[in-house]
Amino acid sequence: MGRLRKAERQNKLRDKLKENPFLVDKELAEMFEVSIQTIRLDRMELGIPEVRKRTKMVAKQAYSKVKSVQSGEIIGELVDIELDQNGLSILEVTEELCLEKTKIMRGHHIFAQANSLAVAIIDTDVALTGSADVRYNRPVYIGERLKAKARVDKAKENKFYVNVETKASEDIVFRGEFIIFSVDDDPDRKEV
Amino acid sequence: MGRLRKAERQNKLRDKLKENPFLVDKELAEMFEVSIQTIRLDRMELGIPEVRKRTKMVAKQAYSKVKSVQSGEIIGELVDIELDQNGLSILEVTEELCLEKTKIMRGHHIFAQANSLAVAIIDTDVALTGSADVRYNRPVYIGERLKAKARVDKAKENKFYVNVETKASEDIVFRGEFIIFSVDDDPDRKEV
DNA sequence: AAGAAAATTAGTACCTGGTCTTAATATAAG
DNA sequence: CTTATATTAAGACCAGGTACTAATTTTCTT
Repeated sequence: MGRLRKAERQNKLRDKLKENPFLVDKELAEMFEVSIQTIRLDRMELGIPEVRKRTKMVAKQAYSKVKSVQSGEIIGELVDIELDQNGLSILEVTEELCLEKTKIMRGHHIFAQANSLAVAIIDTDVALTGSADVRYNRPVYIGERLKAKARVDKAKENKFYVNVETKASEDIVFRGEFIIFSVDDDPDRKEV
Repeated sequence: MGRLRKAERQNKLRDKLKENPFLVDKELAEMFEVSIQTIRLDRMELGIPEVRKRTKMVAKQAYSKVKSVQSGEIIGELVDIELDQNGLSILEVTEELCLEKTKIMRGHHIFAQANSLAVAIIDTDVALTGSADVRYNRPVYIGERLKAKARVDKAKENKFYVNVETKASEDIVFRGEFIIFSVDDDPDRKEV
């Protein structure tokens, strides 16, 4: 890597750790061809904690993020629900939901919040999306707070027509009509 | 918690750590009212690593997951593209894209692949989804491989009509009509 | 109840990846 | 050359363990 002077090394150090927070001081020292103590001084000056704390931060953050953002059953936070009738979900627009360049939220995340809410309000073991018809009215930016309101308009056998309206402040930014199918494989539950 | 016998304690230990992998042996010892050595023996028998390794596993897993599933610019792998004309994207259906229970892929991920492909083929700095009309034809299961094909049907000024068809093996599982707007850093763009 | 087996607890040496502190050396700037 | 800045070194200490040995307690069996 060739030896760098302090300021430049510290910048690269910050970048390296952002890219890979699991590097230990020894590895960093070898990368930058300086002593381990220099790396520690650099971390101190930059306010970067040790590898175990960094790892823990990533883990904790990701743990809750993974839960709430993607692999949890709901995208966003379910704040109110009346099964088979309506529901409300709130989602903070964070950086990772946006296009890097413009800080505009990516459309499929807005869709995901609405879709998972539409699925969640159906009182059944398994609900699948059959179709969706959606409109995006204006871009949503990082830092905004999306309130998605879902309402079941019509239910016919295992077919639910769910309307979702998503607002940022007072603007309607998104509207969707979902058709959700309930697939109930629990024989003890009353057939709908 | 009241003292339990071995087998039961080990089960609860496993559950506790699944729920919260950040607990250290000392905390566990207090919870179960046994000595720290007992906890360590239990972990050994259950093949559960120490807290730092657990933390690291959570961090690494979540780190790559967050990267690949949500924050990358494209959902799926772009294998072919002709700007403003058509494109092909491939996505492996992995566990984290599915409902835990049924191993059926969640609808918004199918949407995300199609939507991000539709956006990607538009040759502009920023492309935003204006609307979408989509149909899901059959459930997609873990292990399948989704091929999404997008085609620009019509383009009018900054408005692109993009058709996406997603197949698993030879079945069409999803179809969508997207209207995408290109936004070429126009300072006159109406304020929001 | 006695004896064996299983489970639990105790204690010690050692490990990684640090922190915190003091001090010596190297390099650059005035 | 001298001072200031940067770098390296060295040592004591810490958390949260592993690995191992050994003692003690509880439980089961005969």
